Amino acid sequence: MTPLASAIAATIRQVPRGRVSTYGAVAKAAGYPRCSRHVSRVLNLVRGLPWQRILGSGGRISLRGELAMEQRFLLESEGVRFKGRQVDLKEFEHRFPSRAKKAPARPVGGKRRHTGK
DNA sequence: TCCGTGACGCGAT
DNA sequence: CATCGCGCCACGG
Repeated sequence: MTPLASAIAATIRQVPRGRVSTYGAVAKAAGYPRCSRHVSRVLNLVRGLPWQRILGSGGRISLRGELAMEQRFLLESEGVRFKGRQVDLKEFEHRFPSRAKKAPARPVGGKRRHTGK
């Protein structure tokens, strides 16, 4: 298990029942911003994680087909309500305690990503 | 070592 | 709203 994977897995395990989070938020909280794609990898790799609590940006389900149905069912079972196709993050997104110490999400200087194209 | 691969994210079409 | 394009980045072949 790489440190990135265990950090992400540990972060996901912090999301309580009845709450959700997003790939980007998990990656950032784990100390690896911009690694949202790896979150999905970890979900597939590590067993026993509350995978259904991880959604795409905006609170949308990223899975397709029956898995998407199952995810929605599981979330509603634990009290998460949907607004159409998505979860109202304002209400259900889990706030990770800010990691003031280790793994500074934003070291210093620039954040040059120039979005989109 | 290079290359394809994502349960991603976001602006532009 | 549906799609596309591009950045992102660890992994496995």
